[in-house]
Amino acid sequence: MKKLTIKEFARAINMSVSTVSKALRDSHEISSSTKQKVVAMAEELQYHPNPYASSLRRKKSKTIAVILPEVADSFFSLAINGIQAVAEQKGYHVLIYLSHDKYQNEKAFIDDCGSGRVDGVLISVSQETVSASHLRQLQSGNVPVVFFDRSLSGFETASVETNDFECGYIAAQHLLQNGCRNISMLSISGCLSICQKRTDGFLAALEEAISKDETISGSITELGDKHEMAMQQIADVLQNSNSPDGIVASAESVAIQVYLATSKLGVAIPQQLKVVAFSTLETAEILNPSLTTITQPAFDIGKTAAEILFKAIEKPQFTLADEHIILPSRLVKRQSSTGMVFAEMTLSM
Amino acid sequence: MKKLTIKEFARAINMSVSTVSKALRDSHEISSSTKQKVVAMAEELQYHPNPYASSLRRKKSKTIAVILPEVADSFFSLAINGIQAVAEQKGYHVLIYLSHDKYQNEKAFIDDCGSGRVDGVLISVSQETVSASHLRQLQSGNVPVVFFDRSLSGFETASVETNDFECGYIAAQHLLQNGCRNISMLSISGCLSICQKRTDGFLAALEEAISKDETISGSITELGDKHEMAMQQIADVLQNSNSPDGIVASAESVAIQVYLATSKLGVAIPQQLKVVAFSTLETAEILNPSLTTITQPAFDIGKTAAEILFKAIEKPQFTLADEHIILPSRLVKRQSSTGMVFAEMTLSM
DNA sequence: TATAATTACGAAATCGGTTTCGTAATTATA
DNA sequence: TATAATTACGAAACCGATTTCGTAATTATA
Repeated sequence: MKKLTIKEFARAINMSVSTVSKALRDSHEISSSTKQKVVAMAEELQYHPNPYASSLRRKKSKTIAVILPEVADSFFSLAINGIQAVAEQKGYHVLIYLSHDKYQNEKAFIDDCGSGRVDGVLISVSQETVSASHLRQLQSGNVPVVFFDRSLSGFETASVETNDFECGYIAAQHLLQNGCRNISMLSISGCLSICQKRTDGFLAALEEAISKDETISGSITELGDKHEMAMQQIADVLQNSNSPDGIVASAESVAIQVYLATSKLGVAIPQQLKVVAFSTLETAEILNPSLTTITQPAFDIGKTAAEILFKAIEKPQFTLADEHIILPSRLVKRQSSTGMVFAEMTLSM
Repeated sequence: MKKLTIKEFARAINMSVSTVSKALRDSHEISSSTKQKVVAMAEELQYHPNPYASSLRRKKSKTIAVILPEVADSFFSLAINGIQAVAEQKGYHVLIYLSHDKYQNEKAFIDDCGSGRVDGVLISVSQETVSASHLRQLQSGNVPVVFFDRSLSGFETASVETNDFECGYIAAQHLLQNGCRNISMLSISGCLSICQKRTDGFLAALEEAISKDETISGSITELGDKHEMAMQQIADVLQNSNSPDGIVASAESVAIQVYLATSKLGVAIPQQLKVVAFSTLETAEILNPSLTTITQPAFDIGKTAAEILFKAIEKPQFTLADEHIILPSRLVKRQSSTGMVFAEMTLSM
């Protein structure tokens, strides 16, 4: 079966091209009886309007772009689900671009998005991104942009994030309350706003604690991009002469590496080292030992960001810069930081 | 800055529209000096050709669709990475659709893909999908389709899968070799070809074992769609009068549920129950206890499927039906099935 | 009943590129 | 030097829909 154009289809059902087009778009100019006929015949003859011809004429693509660093991370997987749920309900299509945390990739995608390919962009910026010039370009082309999770200061648009500072604070405080005296933050990159905030929160709690008890100490380590390098850095921290008795892992990948490192080095969690991780890992509960997490509302972050984006798409005068949503994460206490071994766990070991 | 059309841009640089178009597409009709000028000015004036006008005329969308059940699963996350890597290198865009394992969703996406929106489709079919009529429609519209991971019998096109039958066999055999006498397969859906094959392999190993030793037994349970229902079914299996001493979990989600259930019920892995799971879980190594997995080459499955799809897109006479790639999974033995507790693990506990 | 307003539809312009085809200028061949 | 071939570019048709605008038929108002 060859593809039908509107012209061929109109001829086949003995109507004019414009009547068909209007009928399918539910125009008030067409009587309902004619509409029904057209819709029925379109179904029967399998006529699907060419979306690009339509996009060209209407200057709407019914498509949004999602630009994010990776999709391997469970956070981003969940966020995509949230975005997709909203897009699907709105009848929009979703293009996915992975920057792999490289600015050049991100810029190339953004530039392409300025061509009219998409009606809006959701972005979680790469680790390398410091300037917002590529985004400004988009904005001046009237393509709305919404940040989710990782935003960029110095660029005014909507953002949906979690309470990173507060959570950094809570994580540190939690470790201290559970008896840690020397806590360390393992962060993935200083450039990222979220890591900076988490670190700032961590520091705030640490300083507060030190002001009350001078025997408490702490440190911050920024891990390299490369997997092996990060692994080595973690090992160094753990084997240091004043190695920490508590660690805050600023990302899921860091937490996994810490677990692997402690296992290799024979450091016992939680006896020798307590761990809290920023993570949405589904398996946190069943890790060895179960992992205390700061769990982000990943799905809702994606969903909310998409909802805001659609508001801007549907109402061009909508001022994105006013929307700054904070969806709180929550601390889920488990064995890795509390040392508590639950009854049923004991039985099973 | 308003969006530039090719007409405006051509006038601005004092050339004809066709010269500009040809220059940007690197036509042999245009001298290299003119090309350079045009490209430089396009960069300077930020002229981006409208992709939809181009698609309309050229009848190419430079876009592929990926239709899959979920992206929460780590298998699909990795597969998307593989697909994206190939697409990006080819200069293609990737539309993602999540069927949530519902046939109706899948069909709606596929129907839309037949409109010329995409040049090709990669699909991992939903659990509910039994008929291939929606795919046939696509095929007759000359949109190439490639299955990855989950395929559909009765529809002739390329597929990239893993050795499911063999792995089902290996998983069962591994449990038996490690002393299990009553093994159970927990499968997510009988309709799925991959689960069927895994189950068939499991059965083959089981029957072979029984023929040598009649005291060996086994069973198969098909879990419901709903999370709570599956959880209850797993609990039932574990509390049954002749509950198994070995379990093969046919999917990542099942493995997680088994771990949670055993923890609740106080069943000790691996002492009372040995577990093998089909999974690409990054955290398998650090679970409590570490999980023996049949690990699929998820990234490569996505990558290979995309490569085959592009062959068909670039060469329409390419016969997809001849391509049936099997990328083997491998058994990664860990504590959950062997009972071995490694030295460093002991230290850390 | 005559006129105005409304309804239902069709012809043609349009969206922004690409491509065919024609032509002037240049280079190669006889 | 005359003719053929090649090169470099421009005018206009075209892709397949949408939308404006015009018109005939119908209904409402005076």
